[in-house]
Amino acid sequence: MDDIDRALLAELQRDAGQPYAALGRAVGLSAGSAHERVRKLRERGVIRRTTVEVDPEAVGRGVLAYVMVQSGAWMGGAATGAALAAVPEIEEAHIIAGPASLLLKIRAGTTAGLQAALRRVFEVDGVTGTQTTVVLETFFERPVDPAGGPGPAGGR
Amino acid sequence: MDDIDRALLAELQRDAGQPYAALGRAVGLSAGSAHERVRKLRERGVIRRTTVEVDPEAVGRGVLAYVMVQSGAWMGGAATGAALAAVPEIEEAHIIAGPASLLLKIRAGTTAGLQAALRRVFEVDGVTGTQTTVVLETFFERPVDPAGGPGPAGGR
DNA sequence: GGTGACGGTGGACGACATCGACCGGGCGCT
DNA sequence: AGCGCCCGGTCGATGTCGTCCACCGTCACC
Repeated sequence: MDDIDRALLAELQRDAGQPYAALGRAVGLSAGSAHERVRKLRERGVIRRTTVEVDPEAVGRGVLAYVMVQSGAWMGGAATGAALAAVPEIEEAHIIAGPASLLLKIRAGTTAGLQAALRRVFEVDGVTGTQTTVVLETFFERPVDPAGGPGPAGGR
Repeated sequence: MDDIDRALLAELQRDAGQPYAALGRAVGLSAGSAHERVRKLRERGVIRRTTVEVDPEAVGRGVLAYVMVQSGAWMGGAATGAALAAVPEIEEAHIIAGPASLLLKIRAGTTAGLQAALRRVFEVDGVTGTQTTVVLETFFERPVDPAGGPGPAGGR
């Protein structure tokens, strides 16, 4: 995990479809070496998968909201995760520190759809309340910055 | 934007690297047709880009937090967006309805790094306060569900 | 009922990923 | 300090895949 790996990650985040020759050129390596590096990044799990970024608006998911969930029981079990995963509108689910137990990111088509998703959240065992924050406008949503955090931290 | 397009999007989100022949098989089309559909989805902007999902832990971004930002002025201007985008730890920035003005998603390497990022947020014009929620554990983070929202809504 | 346009199929060509052999530098061992 | 091993990079060859084109069927609109 050196600077070249980080540059490769940045390039791949920008465009994962470009040929390995171009990738190599961008980081000062041959196509073969670039390929080998990327293979190892995948193997180590640094690259989880190559995917496609979809416009939420275009697939009828134009309403974005964050929901704080209060609960009367410990919600860290796998059952809770599975119950939340079963709601397709929920894009992220986190256990948080603070007065609430859970933080959800929900994308629905309309406010009515948002309401329906919230109803399903209430049906999850242990949930006692929710507090919803609706997003009016998004400045940006971007991938993880691969340019290291503290020092040469992170992977192995 | 029919069911086949949605199936294509789901397949591409799962693995954008698979050959078009496999893609076509998955949705009951020939490789050429699948290619043409995907090309149009890109052209219409439904597919924004093909990218790579990076493990945040592996690149030294193991600390995740959400930050509500209070402000003394309207923060919807492009200048605010640019100032926030200049902080690499900020992964998302939204304008929200409610007592706070902004919601940020921040990924740092350590709690010290989180503190440093918060300091930079405070230096943005108009910011008067922050309220940070630290994530303890993430159940899941997944891509947008392309299986439509309300009805046949969304794109054109 | 005719006609035009759109979407799908199959095949041909060229580009690209993928693999192997060779080479150079760095490090540890003796 | 010399020697040999190992990791990583370059170059070249082969097979696969993306990409384009011409043909055909279908549907909708006149």
